[in-house]
Amino acid sequence: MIKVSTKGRYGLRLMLNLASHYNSGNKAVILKNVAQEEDISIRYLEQIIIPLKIKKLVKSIRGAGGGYTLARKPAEINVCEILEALEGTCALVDCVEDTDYCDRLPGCAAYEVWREASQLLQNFFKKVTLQHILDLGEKKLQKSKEKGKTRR
Amino acid sequence: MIKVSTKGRYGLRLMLNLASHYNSGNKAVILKNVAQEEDISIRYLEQIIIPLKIKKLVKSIRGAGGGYTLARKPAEINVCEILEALEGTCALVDCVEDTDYCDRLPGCAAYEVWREASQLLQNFFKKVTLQHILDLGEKKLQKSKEKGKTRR
DNA sequence: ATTATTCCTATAAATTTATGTTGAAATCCC
DNA sequence: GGGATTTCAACATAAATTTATAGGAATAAT
Ligand code: FES
Ligand code: FES
Repeated sequence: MIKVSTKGRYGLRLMLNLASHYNSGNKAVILKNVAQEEDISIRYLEQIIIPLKIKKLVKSIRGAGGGYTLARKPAEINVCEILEALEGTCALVDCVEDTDYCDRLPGCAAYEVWREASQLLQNFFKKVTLQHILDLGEKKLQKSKEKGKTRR
Repeated sequence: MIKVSTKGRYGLRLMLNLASHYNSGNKAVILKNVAQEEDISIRYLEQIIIPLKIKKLVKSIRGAGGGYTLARKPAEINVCEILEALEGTCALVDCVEDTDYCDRLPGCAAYEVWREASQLLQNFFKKVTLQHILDLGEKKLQKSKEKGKTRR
């Protein structure tokens, strides 16, 4: 249980792809390229990007020469926003965000566990921005290069 | 994304139900009663309890007068164990536990985010035992009672 | 024997994941 | 300006997985 759905995983990778292009000129990126680079069906990406557009995390430009760009700087978009756009909330169980959802809430002890865990996760995801992840990736890449150099 | 599956939610409630009976005599509990008390289909509970039995978190006693009991004291079973029994791992994405799962791992920056988040969650769930949750529930119940008293 | 229970297998329903088809808007090029 | 092209947009459908129900066999108690 407690797996990030493919929507969430693909959504983050989509956003990271847009973010990397944002820093190098911010030209619109077409989904076809993202689909190729990330090896995800373009049709599925089209569905995933809709809620991201609605939540104003990306902007779309139609027609030839169009595509998608981040609506804000990578440093100003955090993972929590992305996940929330893709499913309305990033709580581990629905009763945490919607107190009417579960009628056994008053006596439910499990609720407290899910609530605390959700809080923990949410705080973490709020702190991590796309820029952080890009920097992390850069570092990771460099490290693996160095390792390659010293090996003989 | 990142919802606890029904298997996980029902599984924890099932275990909590067994735990509450464990402390009051540890007689075998029959699934029919759990199903009624928790309002979950008995057929579905039967399926959910199988992996819990395999992982030796519960013991079964067949035949009339049989049922299920916790295999250890509630204070010695934590939430992480339960979730792992129910789906093999409590990591947020499969690449975290199975490094062969995802062939884009070497360059994937998102991976680090999921890994850290998984670690965070796992550490939390490992610290929470069934006994902790029972105590929490007791406290919760008492609090709501007090509140009822002062209201007039 | 009869009853109560877990155990095993099959299948139905619902949801999530993925693909296909067509339409609409913007741009490019002549 | 206008047709061809490129791209997003919207809707429909298929495949896979998760969630839930059903029927009956095996086991033990009375
Ligand atoms: S699971 Fe909803 S309140 Fe317990
Ligand atoms: S999601 Fe598997 S390694 Fe990035």
